[in-house]
Amino acid sequence: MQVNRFTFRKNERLCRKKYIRELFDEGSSFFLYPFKILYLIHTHTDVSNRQLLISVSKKHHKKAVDRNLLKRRIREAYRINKHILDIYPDKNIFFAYIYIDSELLPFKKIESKLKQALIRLKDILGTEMA
RNA sequence: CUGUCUUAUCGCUAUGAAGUGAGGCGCUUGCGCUUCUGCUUCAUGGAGGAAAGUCCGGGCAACACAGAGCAUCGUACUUCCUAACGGGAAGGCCCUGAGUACCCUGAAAUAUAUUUUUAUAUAACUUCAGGACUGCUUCAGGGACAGACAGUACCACAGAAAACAAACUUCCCUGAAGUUCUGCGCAAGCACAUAUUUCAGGGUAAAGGUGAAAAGGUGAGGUAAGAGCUCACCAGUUCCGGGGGUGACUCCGGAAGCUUGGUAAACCUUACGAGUUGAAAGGCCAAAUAGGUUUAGCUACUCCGGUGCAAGCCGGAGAGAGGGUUGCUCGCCCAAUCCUCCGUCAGGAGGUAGCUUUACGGGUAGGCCGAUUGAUCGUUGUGGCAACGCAGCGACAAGAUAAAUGAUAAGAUUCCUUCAUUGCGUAAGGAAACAGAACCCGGCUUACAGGCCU
Repeated sequence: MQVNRFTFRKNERLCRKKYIRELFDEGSSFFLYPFKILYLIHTHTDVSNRQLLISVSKKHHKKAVDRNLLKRRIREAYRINKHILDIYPDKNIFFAYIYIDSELLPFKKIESKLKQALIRLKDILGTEMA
């Protein structure tokens, strides 16, 4: 039995420029306030199966301190709730959370919204399987 | 100057140690090396005073570099500090304020003289208020503080005028004309003087009160009226001599012409300085694929027909290294098949082309170095007024890279609000600033809750 460990290491982050470009050029997207979510189901075998990118716009948040805080909250929320996608362990997906609100939302609210978004992604993966 | 703290759970990142999984290589066949910046556990470290703005200066790196001039940009009192600076320290000069000394005006009180008194005059001192100029200060604050007689340009409003000193108003003199007063005369008129008006010529820059700024100031002489026109004192400029100081500069004495508005942060002049680009610099390793160079191998053959004297050309059939088509077989499809020389006509050699293969180089993805031990920090001694230097001892203090240093919960601390209270206290709620390293240092500037010190 696999134990759910709440980690978020380097190989779970989307770092390669090539794949980031691929995600932004070819990926699908939906809005779930306060996020815009981009996702792309891919067949690359040289990276781990799920990779995530988090982005907070400089346009809405001028101060680096604010951007860091939001990114930390989103990362933390994903880390705690990422096991939602574990029912499809062999599907490869890149996805990006782009924070589009200009307010600094508290952790509780970010977490609940991010959970909804993950459930929706899970449904999308399910329909792809079928 | 300082820049909230504690605990628990779950995480991130760097380094070290131990264990372990998978792949590869080597052989001694169960060990070593290496890759996946794999996984697990343990230990230790993990944002700032400004990490910010990116405004100066330097280190470092690549490229460039004979010399001189011009242009451009920057800097601008002196000496010192420093790797360097547009930074800092000490000092010079100037400005402003404060205090103080001297001077003037007014008031009060006091004394003396005159006077019946009121009052008036004089005197020094005291107090209060106001004003101007100059000097002084172990006082406070400020100064982009070279040059405005090299040149050009500009100076709003107000004011007569804003920079060659001239026009205007006023003042003064001379002349002409008129009016008036007086005298003479019957009258017309004439004469003299005063005052005044107009015109012409001349003198003057003293007066004009506006302004941020008005052509040295005060007094006396002088003059028709005036003027540095002359004189005394004061201020200022330039030059000379002497003293002090490393120097900016300053003190003393003398002479000259008697005097020069401001803006250089408008252009400009002078002196000094500056090669360009920034870590996305620069260096190294390097998968797959497609080019380039290269090693070795295989293949480039046979027949028929037409035409031509012939070399050859055209057409057809087979063969064909090898490749494609689902892992294999069959089948199917694609496919270079050319030139020169020697020749005993069997063939051989070379080139070229195709395919396979060996190695090399450039180089993309990606990775590593650069990159955190340094103009470092702490402390003691010592030199210096100080900035800072020197010596000894000790310490190692983030190193990420789509970018770590966090999230949640509970509590403490401080502050604010509300209720209650004489007050202490207690209860509830809220807040805890400015702000996030990105190659590294030295500065500057800006932001900042609360607390502490002067």
